[in-house]
Amino acid sequence: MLHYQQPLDLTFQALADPTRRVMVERLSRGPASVSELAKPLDMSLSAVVQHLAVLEQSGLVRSEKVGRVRTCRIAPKALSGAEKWIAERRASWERRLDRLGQFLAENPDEPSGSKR
Amino acid sequence: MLHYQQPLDLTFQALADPTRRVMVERLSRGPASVSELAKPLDMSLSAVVQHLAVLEQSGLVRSEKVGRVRTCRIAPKALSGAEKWIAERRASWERRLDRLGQFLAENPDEPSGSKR
DNA sequence: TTGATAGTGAAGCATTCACTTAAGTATCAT
DNA sequence: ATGATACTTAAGTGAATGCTTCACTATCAA
Repeated sequence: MLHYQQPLDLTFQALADPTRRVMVERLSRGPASVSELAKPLDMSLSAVVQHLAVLEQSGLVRSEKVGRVRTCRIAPKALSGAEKWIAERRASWERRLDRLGQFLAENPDEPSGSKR
Repeated sequence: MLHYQQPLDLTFQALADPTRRVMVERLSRGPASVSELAKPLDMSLSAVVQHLAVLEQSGLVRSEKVGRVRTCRIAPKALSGAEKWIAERRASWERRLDRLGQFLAENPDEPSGSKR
């Protein structure tokens, strides 16, 4: 396919990794430094920084450096984008199921898998 | 890390690909055969079948074969799981921002970035 | 100034991903 | 029986991912 990477690609890709979800969970409770983010994670600081880069590129996280400490915080917008996409799909199939249910209620005879 | 793959891993990973999102969008409007799913996609049928396998493993899609045609439909549960995770994160930072806003409203003096 | 802290950057490596092509197997229509 | 349809399976390939280690640069504290 080789499209330009859409926001949703990056968002869902970022959320697909359990380490990154742990980081997002931590940040949704409040800002944290890179080291704080790394503390519960069983991997090198380098690896954490790389995950952080993925989160920043996806727009899920912003960060700024003051002195020698980089403070990270979530940027709610990207998360909302993903949530919205899912909600739209749900709306779509819920509408369809409603129509189907209504049809079946109005046409109670000859069910498709009719016995005997 | 090498964890056992959690449901959310598979769900977000599945949604990270634009081709698979197109397939999910199609299926949220109603069931479709593999060929129907493949029609708008610019790739081999094999590739589509592989994407379908990813969607099925993630639990986002179910399918059954009757005769020579495999009919696919979305399975709402996995999508709800992803939606729920996001909603929980949002709840978390919204609560925090509420507390912060309340604190600032109650302590209008000495703002942290105070001038002069 | 010396040392610890907090992070950065680059290279390397095994694995996974998103495809492709090619060769199959059922099923249905004639 | 023959051919077309609707997949299915396997093998291969190049690029992306998720790490590692090692070397490095700032910043702060004593």
